[in-house]
This record gives sequence, C-alpha cells and structure tokens, in this order.
Amino acid sequence: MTALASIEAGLRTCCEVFQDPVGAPDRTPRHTISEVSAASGLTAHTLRWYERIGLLDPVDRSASGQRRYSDADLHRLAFLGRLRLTGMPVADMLRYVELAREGERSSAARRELLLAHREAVRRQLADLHATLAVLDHKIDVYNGRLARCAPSH
Amino acid sequence: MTALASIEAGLRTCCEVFQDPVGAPDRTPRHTISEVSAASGLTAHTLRWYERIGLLDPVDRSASGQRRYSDADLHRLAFLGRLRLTGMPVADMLRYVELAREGERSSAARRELLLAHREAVRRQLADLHATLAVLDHKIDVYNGRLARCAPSH
DNA sequence: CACTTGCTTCGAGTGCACTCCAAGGCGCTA
DNA sequence: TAGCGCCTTGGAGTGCACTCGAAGCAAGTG
Repeated sequence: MTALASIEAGLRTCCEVFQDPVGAPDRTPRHTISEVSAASGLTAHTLRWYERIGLLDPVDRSASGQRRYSDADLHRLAFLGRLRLTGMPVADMLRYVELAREGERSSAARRELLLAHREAVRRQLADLHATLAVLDHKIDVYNGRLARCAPSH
Repeated sequence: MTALASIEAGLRTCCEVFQDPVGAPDRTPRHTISEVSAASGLTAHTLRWYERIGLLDPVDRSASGQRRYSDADLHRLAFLGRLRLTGMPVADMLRYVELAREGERSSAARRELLLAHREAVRRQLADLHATLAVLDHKIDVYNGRLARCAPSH
C-alpha cells in the first residue's frame, strides 16, 4: 500500500503517526523505511541498526524483502526517540525493550528504569534553566544593556 | 598557598569560586589541578587536555612547574562547563574562546554564538518537557493509577 | 632516607552512536 | 529493455570527547 493509498483509505500517514502516537496502534505493515526515516529524523542506516541490535523487533517485509513498518513500530520508535533525545544511552533503551518483551512480570523493573530516567531528565532541566539564565545575562551584556560585572569572557 | 592558608587569609576556596563565579576574579595562581578537578568534576587529564587544545589559556606554574589555576581560570571553566553540560560541542566552545581572545572587536560574533546556543538550549528544554510528560504518564500507568490506552511498551 | 602522593609529558586507546561502503536485487516508468 | 531510485546485507570506518598508560620528577611525611 502506497502512502497515497493510505490517505485515500483514511489511514494516517507515517509522519502523523510518529508525531502523535496515540490510540491503539495497528500492526499492518505499510510504511517504507524511507518514510519512517523522514518522519523520525533517523537515517535508514540507523533504523536498520536499531533493528539489528534489538531495539526494534524484526520488522515485517514486503514480498521482495523490503521492510514495511507498522504503526506499532512507529509508536515504539517515537517513544525510543524521546528517550534518546533526552540522553538515555542506547544500552538502557535496549534493556527497557528487552524487559518489555518479557511481558507483565517485568513491569516493576521497567517502572524503575523510567523513574531513574525521569530523575535524569529533571536534572537536565535544572542544568538547562541555570545555563539559560547565564546566557540571558551574557547576551544582555553583549547587547550593551547591562554593565559587565565580570571581565575576561 | 595551600587551600587551608587561603581560607585563613579569607579567600574563597576553589570549590566555592567554581560553584558561584561572581565578582571580579583575581588572577593570583593558587589552585592545584586536583582542587580544580574536585571542584569542576573534570578529571586532571581533561583539564590538561582543555588547556592543550586552547580552551584554557596556558595556566600559571609553580616553581616546580605544576599548574596553579587562578579564580579567573575557574570562572572561565565554570562557564565552559555550563556550555558543555548543555550540549555545546567542544569545537564551538573553542571558537568562542578564540573570539574572546581577539577582544572587543569580536563581541558581535560572540553574541551570535551565544544566541545560537540559547536557541539550542530552548529546544532541549522543550524536548525535555515533552518527554517528562510522557514519562509521567507511563509511570502513572505502571503505578496502576491509570488504565493503559496504548499497549506494547 | 624511604615512601607516598601528586604532578609532568606525549601519544595511544576507549566507548558511544552512529555512518558509510560495496556489491547486488527489485520494480516502476519511458 | 534501459535507466532510475530505493532497497538489501555484513562489516568496516568515523567523529567526538574524553581517558589512560608509561616513565619520570618533586614535595611533603614518619
């Protein structure tokens, strides 16, 4: 099914699903690797690499062996992308995914992992806010609106 | 001058200066590399490397050739540390420092660099906030307080 | 004096996360 | 049927930011 056919059938495009991954994702394989690449910002190389190392479950293939990603794949990818973007190492993402494959009995461990990452995210927020204040101040100085109170940089 | 002597003389310790780099920094060389390492969280190796690549001006030496960092060095290091912590590449930090060495006539370029980084910081803040919301939601689900509305991860 | 601790240098090594390459196949359009 | 773009694979390469090792010197302590 082409992207155009998807639209005509009332299905959401790859980009839409990736950017707003809500609702029960279906597992129909319909997105090509280049569509997913464009939607996610990851290169096709990286998408294949994610699959190779186990971050993504083996993706469905077309009759000719090409990858076709489902909405469920996009949902996972969107979540993983968030984790990655906020500094979670790939090794930790992998651990999370492997726990998820174990099903319900690993939910406590998964929760721990997310709690730890939430703390990391909060620390980063604090660092960024503090730096933003410093930058604002320095930029004000460069704008000449404030006397500089510390020389040298 | 030892750290103890500095305290007795009413001078701020290396750690204090690094964590709260305000006021006009003096250029008296008095902090050892291990003090600076402890205060900054950077290893001695990394401090020497920063100097080698030009991020820090050549640091003063004791009679026996050991590095003695001034408060001014700590101020710069604290600022560079903020840039680094918020994702500025070392190459950009270097560019900023080299501009600063050119003096007043490069202030417009320095301002541009800081403006660009401020935008990058703001983007990161947006990403982190969005991710925090997702994490909060998922953690609520794991806590059993909410029905999960999307399966699989 | 011996010992420990910490410092010096240069250059090589590490870990992470991609990123790319070479060689070849599929299928659509002209 | 030729061309084109996109796809496949395993493995090798890249860039960044450290990080460490080896060999040796100097200051401080029991």
